[in-house]
Amino acid sequence: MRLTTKGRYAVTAMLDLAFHSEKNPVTLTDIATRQTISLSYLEQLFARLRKSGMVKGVRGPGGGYKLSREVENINIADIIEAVDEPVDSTKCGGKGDCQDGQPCLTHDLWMGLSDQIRNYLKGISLGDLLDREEINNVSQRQDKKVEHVMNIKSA
Amino acid sequence: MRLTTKGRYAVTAMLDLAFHSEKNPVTLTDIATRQTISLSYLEQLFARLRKSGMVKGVRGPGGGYKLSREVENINIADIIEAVDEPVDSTKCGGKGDCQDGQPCLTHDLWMGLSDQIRNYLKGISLGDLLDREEINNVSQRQDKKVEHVMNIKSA
DNA sequence: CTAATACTTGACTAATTTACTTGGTTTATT
DNA sequence: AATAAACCAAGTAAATTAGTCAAGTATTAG
Repeated sequence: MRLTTKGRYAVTAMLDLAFHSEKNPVTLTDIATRQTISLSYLEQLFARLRKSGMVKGVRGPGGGYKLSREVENINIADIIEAVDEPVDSTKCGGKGDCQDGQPCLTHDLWMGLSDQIRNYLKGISLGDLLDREEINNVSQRQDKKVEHVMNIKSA
Repeated sequence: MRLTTKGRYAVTAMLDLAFHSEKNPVTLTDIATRQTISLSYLEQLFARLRKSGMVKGVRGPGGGYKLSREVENINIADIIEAVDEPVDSTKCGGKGDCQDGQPCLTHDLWMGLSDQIRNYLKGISLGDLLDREEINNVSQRQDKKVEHVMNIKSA
């Protein structure tokens, strides 16, 4: 399990998607604009997310991307692993014959730790983040937007 | 908080150090040999670890590196952050003025998640890993070594 | 004191990954 | 048919990683 900006982009994009795809599919152009990620980079990320079955592409005008599962059933670990290259962190190909009788301390250690982090992130769903974000930040913004619209109407 | 091979190298090296520095300082050459990491790369990593005060270099013949705290008081998050470049994950420098009124969803989201992972890793000490490793893997090896010695003696 | 050992510093390099660009092709809606 | 979108492929610049090289400085055993 690695944790890089690439994974962050993916999680952010998925959160944006979850947040905006209540009814209609969301275009990558929209996500790109909102999250300031290049469109083609998003395309690459979503190609992987699609291959691992978390999103569905809808072609043609009015199309875009939809989540293929409920937000509660998409976890952060899956998103990150979908876009990450799997890394062989061993030097001996997992056979444990690296060195003079001290086989793969690296491997044993990091795999264990890595598993713990993975499990931890598996326990956090897109829905969890959505709730958290919604309450803490975005809802305030949306309230302001609504206010703004009401001001225009009443003016 | 990022999680890369660089951090893994650092954690592994620190664990190796913890494991071998009961009495005498451990040379980077030894760690490099045992863990198959290049010496000069280790030097770079340990320069950072020293600057953040987790290890102490002992010069001269018989010198090497020692932990400057008890293994219980060195946590994984600190090790990783010592060797990692700090990354500004925002595009607006943390001011929240990225985009058309949608300020830094990326930042809010990832910082929160990142903090959780950091806290999680802060809760795991070098001592914890040491115990775990010792019980799960190394002890078996040691047992075999003892067996081996006994076989030789009885032969 | 001096030689061996070991850390220090800095510059440099190859490989890899990241993030992005360009230029297409399909597909489905209007 | 025109358009808007996903989908695809190749290439690229910048950043990071991992490692190399070389010329130091500090320490201490002998």
